[in-house]
Amino acid sequence: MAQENFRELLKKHTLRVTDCRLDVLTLFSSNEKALSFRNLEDNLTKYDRVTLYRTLNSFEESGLVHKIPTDNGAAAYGLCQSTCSTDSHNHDHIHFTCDQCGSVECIESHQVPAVQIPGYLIKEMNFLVSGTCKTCLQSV
Amino acid sequence: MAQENFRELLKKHTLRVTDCRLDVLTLFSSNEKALSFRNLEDNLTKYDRVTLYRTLNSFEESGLVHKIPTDNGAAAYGLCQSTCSTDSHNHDHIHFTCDQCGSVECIESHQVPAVQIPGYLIKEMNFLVSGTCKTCLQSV
DNA sequence: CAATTTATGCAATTACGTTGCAAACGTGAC
DNA sequence: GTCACGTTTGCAACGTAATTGCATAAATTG
Repeated sequence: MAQENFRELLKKHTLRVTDCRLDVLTLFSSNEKALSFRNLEDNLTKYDRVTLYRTLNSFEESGLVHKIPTDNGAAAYGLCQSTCSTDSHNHDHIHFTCDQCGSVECIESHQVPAVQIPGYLIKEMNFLVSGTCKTCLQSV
Repeated sequence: MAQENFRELLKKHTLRVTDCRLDVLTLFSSNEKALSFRNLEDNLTKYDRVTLYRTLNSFEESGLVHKIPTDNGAAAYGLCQSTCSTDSHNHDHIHFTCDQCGSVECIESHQVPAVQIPGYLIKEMNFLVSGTCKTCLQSV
């Protein structure tokens, strides 16, 4: 996605267009995997940590990215599909965490199966799968 | 489960039998839901926080409890079934987090459906579901 | 009960995330 | 373009969560 599209994307979500936000979006789209806060911090050293935290938060609130809980506690963030909005999120895909390289991926090709639990009201689902990712398997 | 069974359980996992470990196991079994670190700390004030951290870690390594990641980042711990060992874990059940009371439950009645992703090696699965739990729904 | 290994408690440290505030920047109107 | 407004940024400080090192205490084995 080009720089110009990011401007549109931000405006569509009523977010101001700033250097930091454009750079964060660029980083996300240049990387097919989800990003941890650490990833952001390491790659965008020109911005303050606090600013990156706030950028992720505003992106999450606006439905630009979604938070993915992981086993180790350090959350990852994935770019949302165009079907997501501030109010309704639509990321019923599987999340894969690689034990080797630690990367987190959204497996868009695999939907999370629907579940019903008698007596419970289900609102959100998150299917976390871990093991060895494609890249790591090939590099053996 | 009685105190005597806990001694056996610990020995089976080559863990020394200590007051702290027995008390932690007692707390787990007296509570049908998963416990957060905070829960432990609040209920077992006679032990140091560091000791409780280390107890949970050794239990997790030995396959006595399993860590359940949650959306808010505060992990919960659930007692493993007897089918779990140090090497192979077997808790393919659904994990439910209640938005109201914050409790985490292992839904043993619901198995996690098997998935296969071409090119990936799958080792563990974690199905996180959130919403309103049975107890909170009834107390409205 | 003695010797050895492991667990515990305390203090200090590191890691992580948040808050308040002043300065800088983006936006829309003129 | 530039002005006024509201939002975003960077910095410093704060608060909490979790880890580490070390001396002491307790558990296991023979």
